[in-house]
Amino acid sequence: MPAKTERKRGRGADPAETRQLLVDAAFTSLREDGFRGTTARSIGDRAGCNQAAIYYHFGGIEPLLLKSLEESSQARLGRYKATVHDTSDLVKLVGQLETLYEEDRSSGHLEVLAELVGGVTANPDLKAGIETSIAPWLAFVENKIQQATATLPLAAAVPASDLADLIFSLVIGVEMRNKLDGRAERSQRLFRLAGLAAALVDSSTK
Amino acid sequence: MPAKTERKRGRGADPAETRQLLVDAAFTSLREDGFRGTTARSIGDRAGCNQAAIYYHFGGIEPLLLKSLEESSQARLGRYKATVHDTSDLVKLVGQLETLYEEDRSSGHLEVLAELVGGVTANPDLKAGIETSIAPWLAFVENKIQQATATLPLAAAVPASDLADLIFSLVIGVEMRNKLDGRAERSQRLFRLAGLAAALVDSSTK
Amino acid sequence: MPAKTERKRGRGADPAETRQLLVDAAFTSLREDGFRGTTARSIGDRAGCNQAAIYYHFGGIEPLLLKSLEESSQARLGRYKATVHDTSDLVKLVGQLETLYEEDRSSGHLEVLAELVGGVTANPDLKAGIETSIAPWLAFVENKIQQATATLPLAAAVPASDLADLIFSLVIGVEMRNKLDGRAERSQRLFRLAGLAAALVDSSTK
Amino acid sequence: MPAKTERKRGRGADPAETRQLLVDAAFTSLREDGFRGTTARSIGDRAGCNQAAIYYHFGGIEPLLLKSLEESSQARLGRYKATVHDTSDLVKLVGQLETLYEEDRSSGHLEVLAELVGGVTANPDLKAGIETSIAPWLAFVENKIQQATATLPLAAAVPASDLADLIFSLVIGVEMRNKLDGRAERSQRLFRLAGLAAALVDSSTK
DNA sequence: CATGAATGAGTATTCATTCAT
DNA sequence: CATGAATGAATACTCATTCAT
Repeated sequence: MPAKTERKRGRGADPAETRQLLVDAAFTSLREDGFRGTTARSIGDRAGCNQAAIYYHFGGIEPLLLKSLEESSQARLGRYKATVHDTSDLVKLVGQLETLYEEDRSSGHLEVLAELVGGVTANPDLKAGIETSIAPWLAFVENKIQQATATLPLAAAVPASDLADLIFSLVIGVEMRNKLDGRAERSQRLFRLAGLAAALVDSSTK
Repeated sequence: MPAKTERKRGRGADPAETRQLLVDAAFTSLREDGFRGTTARSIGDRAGCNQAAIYYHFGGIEPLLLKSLEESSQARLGRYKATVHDTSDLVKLVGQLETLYEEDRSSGHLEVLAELVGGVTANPDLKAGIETSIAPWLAFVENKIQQATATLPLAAAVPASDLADLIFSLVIGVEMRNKLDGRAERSQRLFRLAGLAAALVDSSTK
Repeated sequence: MPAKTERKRGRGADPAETRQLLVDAAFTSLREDGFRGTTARSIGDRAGCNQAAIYYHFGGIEPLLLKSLEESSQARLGRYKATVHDTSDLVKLVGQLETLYEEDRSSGHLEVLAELVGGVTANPDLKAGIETSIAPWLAFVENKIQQATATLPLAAAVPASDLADLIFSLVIGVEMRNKLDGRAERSQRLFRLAGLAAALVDSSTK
Repeated sequence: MPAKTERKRGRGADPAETRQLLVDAAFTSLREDGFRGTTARSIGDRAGCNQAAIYYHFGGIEPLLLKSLEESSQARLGRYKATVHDTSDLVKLVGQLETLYEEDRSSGHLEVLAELVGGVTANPDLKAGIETSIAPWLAFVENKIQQATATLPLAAAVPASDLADLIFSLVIGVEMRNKLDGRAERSQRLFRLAGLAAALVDSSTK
């Protein structure tokens, strides 16, 4: 049925604001309605503007979705970069990461990421865009690992890039499984394991 | 356009065969056409029978999909149980697992699993059925871990169930990422890491 | 999904019994599931036999439905013929009719009739069969009217057939409206009106 | 095969016109194709626009059907209100009503009403909407009865609302029976009866 | 006598996308 | 700059009906 959606934004609106509204709407819709429920209409409605605006501003639904992931991804990465200081104290590092990770969860970033990763199933075109959002993360994690393990003897045998890849895969996997069984406390149990491992490595070094 | 429409099966066919044909068609379609491309039509065409047969025999698409996962899951688990012998030699164990894992990949089991896990995004009703197929796996892995770590000092601090959960999440995550970037050699690199870790633990024990 | 339906009747069953089972099942299904819900499957399930039996025994769904109406119709008409005695006491007559009418309602006969009359909307082929079941009723009512009004002066001006037609149309209309608003007490109010009219005519005669 | 597919309407069309076209198409389809034949396709084809327009403008088939009934209902009621003047001359009143009633029939209003009433059998959701269209009619008839019988002695004993209800049920019943046996002259015979009754009551009053 | 299995045709509905304004 | 209106294509599912046994 036409035009029942609250109040529309009208013609003289600020285009930049409209774009931002759409990006936010896409994020919220992914988070609350899931990938399936995120349709042109659901986004338009949430943004308070017409479905066609999506095409006008972003050229389609898929680019908008990816834009919303990218924005969230950059914001989160910014937080990580600001918070995680160089350290060779692995136990401390794990502690910092756990805090940040909880932020990721509560901000919805991880939910949205998982929703889009799952969405590849329905729309393979999302692949490239997701990879683009992921790449800086891998670089960041790899870099941190290099710093943290620089002094460790096994650093040579264990490529930081492989470790980063493993960690990132684990994050994705955990999030997908959370979606399956709703057991979000999984991450806490895993961080406890990580803490143990860190303590082990640390002690073996000193 | 994944249609084939080769030959129809006709009325006097063996129903058990029809069921199997449908299960196989669902599996193949998930693997080759992806979750999105797996429609009533794609399955019917691949099975060489009418779409309505899906509803007659399974009551709907979703139950058929889950049946096809379950069948594959059981077959694979059978292989694992037959192959992985009790051992406290972790390095050997990792070696055995790598072989089996490669089988998983080439059999399509992991692809299909990932496709369905991703599909939860589009159809949350799949959750329960996927969990059902997953449960025996978790039990199996947990059991193996207990046996393998029985003599290790840290076994007390590290719950086998958490470790199993971690491993399984990692498998899912790796598979999702493979789907994203197509870098299937990821698992080999990860098994190398696992081999190193195993060697480390083993040596620290003796 | 195939063959989950309680227990089937098997091959050596008495055909006459099967027929009756089907007729009863059709009646019950019309009454409880409505015309829409009365499918080959719903009937077969209720009768405890295969859908195909409908075609084997009756040649299709529609003939079976009509058979079930006819059976109910004849049974009811029998009751009417046995109960309504010749009388020129209109008030008494109305009283007798009200009792019988309530039987019609509680037996489900009127519900099923209304359901089929409505069903003409979906399947015009039902028309003829319904008419066939209705015809004896019209004859009966007309006959009773003739007897009851024989001595009345206006009998000549008012064709009994028209009155019968009117009464029957009213019965149908009341039943359709009951289905719309569920106000089944409508018939009681109407019988009160009929009682008043009867008293009026009676008194004007004496 | 009630398709027409003549010319499509295109994008720049007047939306109000489209809506009207759809309402009219629904009415015509109900009348000519019957409830069963009134599908999204039959309506879209008759309106010369895409089936999806039904969902865009009305949210579904059912609301459109009800809208088309409501529109026709209001138009007819307007005619009645403009034509039936207050009178205590029952004979004259019956005469006026007969004319209007014939209009109802030739306009298709009664056919469509009967088709939808029958359609409740297939789609119970129609109930509420039909009731809504019917309500003003009952009020109108009741009101007229009160005025026409104000001076009659039996007016006290006979609630106008019951009489209105009876009359309306009769109209529905007659229309359903017309659909069954196609004997549309039924209404004329009934109006003759009504005329006689009116004359009787009138004469008994003076 | 009866059935399990299979099918072809049809339906409502949803969605991403695109005009014309 | 933005939109309301419109559309084409696709999908899951249901049902009456019919074989082959």
